[in-house]
Amino acid sequence: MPKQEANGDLVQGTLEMLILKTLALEPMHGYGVALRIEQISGGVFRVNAGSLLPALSRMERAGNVKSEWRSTENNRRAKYYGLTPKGRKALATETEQWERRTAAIARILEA
Amino acid sequence: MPKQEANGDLVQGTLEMLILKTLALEPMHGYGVALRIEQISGGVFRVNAGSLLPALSRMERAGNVKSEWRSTENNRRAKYYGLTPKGRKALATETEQWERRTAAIARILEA
DNA sequence: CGATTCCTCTAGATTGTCAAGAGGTGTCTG
DNA sequence: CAGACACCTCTTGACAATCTAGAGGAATCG
Repeated sequence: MPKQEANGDLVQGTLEMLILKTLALEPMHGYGVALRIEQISGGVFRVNAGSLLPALSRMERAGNVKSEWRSTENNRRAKYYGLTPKGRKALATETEQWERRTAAIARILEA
Repeated sequence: MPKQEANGDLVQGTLEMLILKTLALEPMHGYGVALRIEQISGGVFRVNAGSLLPALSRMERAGNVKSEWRSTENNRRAKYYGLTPKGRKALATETEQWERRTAAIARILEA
């Protein structure tokens, strides 16, 4: 199967927002975030580890999330990420911007 | 002025779709497209010539638009761009994908 | 034991957009 | 008439986010 037609590429610039939102529900490890997003999006987005992990690093460097090694229900070591207060604010800001922008795009698309 | 807070950056990957839509209304020159988009978006998007022109070139190479030098109402020479049938299809496809993706994002954001 | 699932992590390439600026041509104004 | 301004195209270089394509390790299951 050489790359499905409607592939699951995400809209550029939304990954961090989606991660923030996912982590706002509850702290999780990276792999879990990926699964969540894929699930909730109905399979539209398939988040790649090669996108996810760098994003999480960025976000940690920026102080929006904090991480901690813990062990899974399955007895495995995994890095759990959680939102910081700053991350919560960032989520609000980014969501708001997203709404503004998509509204503007919708306006153009309906013209 | 070191870059305004809520700047007019567009969502990555949407420029071509917006251009296609704008040209679907009527053929225009590049500058006109930029003005239109800025107007209709309520000033949210400020399209940069350095983004617009390369995009139009790409699209012409791809066969989605065709161009022609004509003169403006103001007696100036300008390159007028119009949609090809292929461009019309591309607009439909991209719009549909956009809807799918934003719907998926909305689903996550509401979770 | 070997295969599979879970989970993290990195390197390299690609791509779309941006900032900045050059240049050219009509039109208005002092 | 000179200079400023508005219109319009086009190029260059840099950058940031994502993707592909891996490697590697540890628990579990047949």
